[in-house]
Amino acid sequence: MRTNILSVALQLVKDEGWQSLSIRKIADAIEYSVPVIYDHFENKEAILFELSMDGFRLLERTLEKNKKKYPNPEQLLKAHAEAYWSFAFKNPEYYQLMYGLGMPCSGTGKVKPQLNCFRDYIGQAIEGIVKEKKSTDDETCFKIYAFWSVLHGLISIVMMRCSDIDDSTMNKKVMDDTVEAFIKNL
Amino acid sequence: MRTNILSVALQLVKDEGWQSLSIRKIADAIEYSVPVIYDHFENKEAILFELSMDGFRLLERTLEKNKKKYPNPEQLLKAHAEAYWSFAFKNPEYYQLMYGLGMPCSGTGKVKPQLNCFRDYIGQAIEGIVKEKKSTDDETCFKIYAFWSVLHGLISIVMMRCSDIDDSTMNKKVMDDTVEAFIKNL
DNA sequence: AAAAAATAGCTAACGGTGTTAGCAAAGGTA
DNA sequence: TACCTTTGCTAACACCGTTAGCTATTTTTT
Repeated sequence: MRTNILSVALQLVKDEGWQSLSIRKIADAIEYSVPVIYDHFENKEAILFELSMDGFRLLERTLEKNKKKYPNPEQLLKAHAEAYWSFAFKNPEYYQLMYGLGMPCSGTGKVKPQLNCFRDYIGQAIEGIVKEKKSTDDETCFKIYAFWSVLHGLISIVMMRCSDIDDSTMNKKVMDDTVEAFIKNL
Repeated sequence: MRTNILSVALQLVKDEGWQSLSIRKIADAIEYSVPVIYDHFENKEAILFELSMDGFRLLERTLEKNKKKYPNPEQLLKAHAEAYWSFAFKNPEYYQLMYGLGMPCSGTGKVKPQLNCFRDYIGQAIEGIVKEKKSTDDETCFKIYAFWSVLHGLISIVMMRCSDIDDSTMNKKVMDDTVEAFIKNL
């Protein structure tokens, strides 16, 4: 039942967007009355929270695979960036929910730890790259945030249709180039 | 009246956030009944749209000043970045509305031209810097988006409390450093 | 088997939202 | 005086998240 509610909610979001997701629509879709939902979730936010957790888990699974596949930190970082990008555009509903794009933020505090999930993964890779170089901790920390920022920023801009580059492979190329340049200057 | 509605709405948002802004609260605040609002605005979205336009105008005014003040494109770019950053954190309500951070997107299409406002300003500065160097148009375009992305991404991350750097001057320093490094490698 | 308790599910409501139809009073114009 | 436009209102509609309280049904206990 719980699982059913979550998967139906996700499907509704994929079909009609976060804006139009409502408890009543979920109830209709699972063919139960409204209060049944509240037997399994405290409120709507709890449903959104759970879904966003699914999103973080989905992303993390790929990052974890990368970590095993790429011992070279530079290749690892590229793979992480690629994974982040393609996660965002293969699962825009998840990405929007997880990072509050164009929708009311879900967990406001509760999700906080998970929000740093990606930062931690790229942090590790970047630390691997800068290890031999003489960088202070602050510098490294800054670079991690800069790297995350450019990825998240670009994804946000493209996803919100701020970019007037229509071609999605072109947008991907912007990312690839930027990531390339960033790594070169680490 | 129209102006009054807008300013009251903005004040409500500053006090209680976008989430809790409602037509009825606006009506209460201006001490008129609800339908009066609809004599001046087609719907709630039209109010949000107008407010976001105010935001874009406010930002653009500073960028325009920068353009007159800094003939040197490198200094201009830095000033633009600084202006964008401080606009975002002095007017978080505006920034959230304009770029759909943690709230339903307002104009979804109607605002589109304005969304590129900042990109155009930094684009001009970056073109000024890159002019002497031999860069293709594509490369320049990519750099513009990369620069905008890192700024928007960092602002989003900090504003959504994804960053665990609490100190706001520290966050600012991340931006300054990143901008500095970016310009150096243009 | 009968009584009690727990469970599953529902209807109907409360207070909130955006939005609109339709009415009443006031003021200006012929 | 009669008409028309403006200004503002009340009251409703359909939707939202949420909850109180009621039926059945099933399980457990006596």
